[in-house]
Amino acid sequence: MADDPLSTTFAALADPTRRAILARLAEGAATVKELSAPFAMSGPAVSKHLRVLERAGLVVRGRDAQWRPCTLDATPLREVAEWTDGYRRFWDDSHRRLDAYLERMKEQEDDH
Amino acid sequence: MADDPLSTTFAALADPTRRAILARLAEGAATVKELSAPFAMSGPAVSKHLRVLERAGLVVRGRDAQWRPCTLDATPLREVAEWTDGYRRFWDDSHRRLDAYLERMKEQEDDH
DNA sequence: TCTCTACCTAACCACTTGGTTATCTAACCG
DNA sequence: CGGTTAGATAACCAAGTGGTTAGGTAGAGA
Repeated sequence: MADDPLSTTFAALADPTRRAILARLAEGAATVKELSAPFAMSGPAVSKHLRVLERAGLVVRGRDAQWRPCTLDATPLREVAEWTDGYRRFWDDSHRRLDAYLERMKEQEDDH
Repeated sequence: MADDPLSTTFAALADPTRRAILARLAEGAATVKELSAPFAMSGPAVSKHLRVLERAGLVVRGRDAQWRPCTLDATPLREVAEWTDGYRRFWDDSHRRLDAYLERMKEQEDDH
């Protein structure tokens, strides 16, 4: 995996377990134990997933006695949304119609 | 890497070379040779990247004599955009204000 | 037919990933 | 103090990734 921020974010999101963790954290902070609960997977495995999310800046781990409360930080997703938006015209029908319109305008220009 | 569609798409996007290929294809179809040109990397390496993009459904490879013209198919990005949008309220200020407003409304309800 | 070009597959390499179990630290609780 | 709980780390393993070189296939063209 490349180490530029966008690649790191995309790589972190390329796993259903990690996306489920983010979905859970969207409802509020949670401990590692609480996050592991839904998964048929050992503690260390979840811990590794959290580390990937943390390195991507999507999760922040605090500390409260023996608990490590995790919170969501969605700011890296903003870049993802912006990147994806650059391709919106390739699937969004309304944008496609605008493109076609601009294309016709351009052809008219060329006819002059 | 998990094999669900969204994970496959995210994994395909987690590489700057592959995103550069998509950016190039956004300007129109291109042969494998044309796509390799900007990269200091062997042909087979680019071919592998194309296979990853193809498996993710982001690129379609046709054939025209000895050329394999590649075209962009952005439909998998729609799911990416929709998934990401579910977290927009966590970084978008306008949404954050709307959330705060709805929260106040909810508290008023609770006071009744 | 002979050659060149475009592209693919195969085999190999170093490194990463996603999981495991076993072991360690740190904090609470009796 | 001793036991329990939350969690991290280490060591290991199978599989995947991103690159390489070497060699093969298919079509264009002299």
